[in-house]
Amino acid sequence: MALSVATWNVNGIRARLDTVADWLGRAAPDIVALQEIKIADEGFPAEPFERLGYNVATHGQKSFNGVALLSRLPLEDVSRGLPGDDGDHQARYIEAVVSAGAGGSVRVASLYLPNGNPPDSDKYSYKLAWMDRLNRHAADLLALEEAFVLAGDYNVIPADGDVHDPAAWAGDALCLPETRARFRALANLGLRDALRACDWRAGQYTFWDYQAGAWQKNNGIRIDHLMVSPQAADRLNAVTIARAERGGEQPSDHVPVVAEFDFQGASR
DNA sequence: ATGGTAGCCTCGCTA
Repeated sequence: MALSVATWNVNGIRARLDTVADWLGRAAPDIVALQEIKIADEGFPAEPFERLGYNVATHGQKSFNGVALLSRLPLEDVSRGLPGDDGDHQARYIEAVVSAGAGGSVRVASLYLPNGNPPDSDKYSYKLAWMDRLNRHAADLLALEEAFVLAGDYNVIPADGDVHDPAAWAGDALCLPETRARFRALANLGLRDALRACDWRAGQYTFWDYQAGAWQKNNGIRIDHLMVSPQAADRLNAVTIARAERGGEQPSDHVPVVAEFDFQGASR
């Protein structure tokens, strides 16, 4: 069966409710990983999404961060928080198993990796530690030898082709060698950057700052990624960046990225 | 030219 998985940093689900519902109605993705919902679980407006046919699981907090999963198929075994640090209470990770009927199942996570700026602060050491934890968790998931997708706002610009002005961004927490090394380490475990599995063109951005006319000048960066296990990469058909959504009414500063899989037959 | 904008629900922080 065909299955589409989208990731979208919405920058506040309350402010973006109409924008997100409108896109879901048009694009009809099967599974959606949302980031920066900026609301506690009890305040999440689940009903508009349920009316559109989605099951909803959230891991939110007041004002900042917050992630969610929407799925047309049932969400099972939902787990909240990235393993590896019981003292970390920032809401940046949710994972669930989506049962795809006779086609098997696919595990999906929505993650919001720390921004890390400025690089000389404890925010950057938190980012690097968070990436180390993510890589350890990914290694644990790989041992299951199942199809899975780690989708989200990674706050990582993987390579210079993913930023409009590499020199200007070289010292940013999204670009620094220590950041990129950890992102490469995730790939070296065996995960595939879904877009790069399908398409190597430079300049395919997923974020344009609200400030300084970044969208009008196409001053973008690519930081929203779907990292997929080998079992999922084998089923990957196409990846689309919904670039037009940046130009709509009340846009997020990020646009959706959608990966399409074909899980025909049993998952290997 | 060290600006600019958006969300949250504050008198500033985060991005």
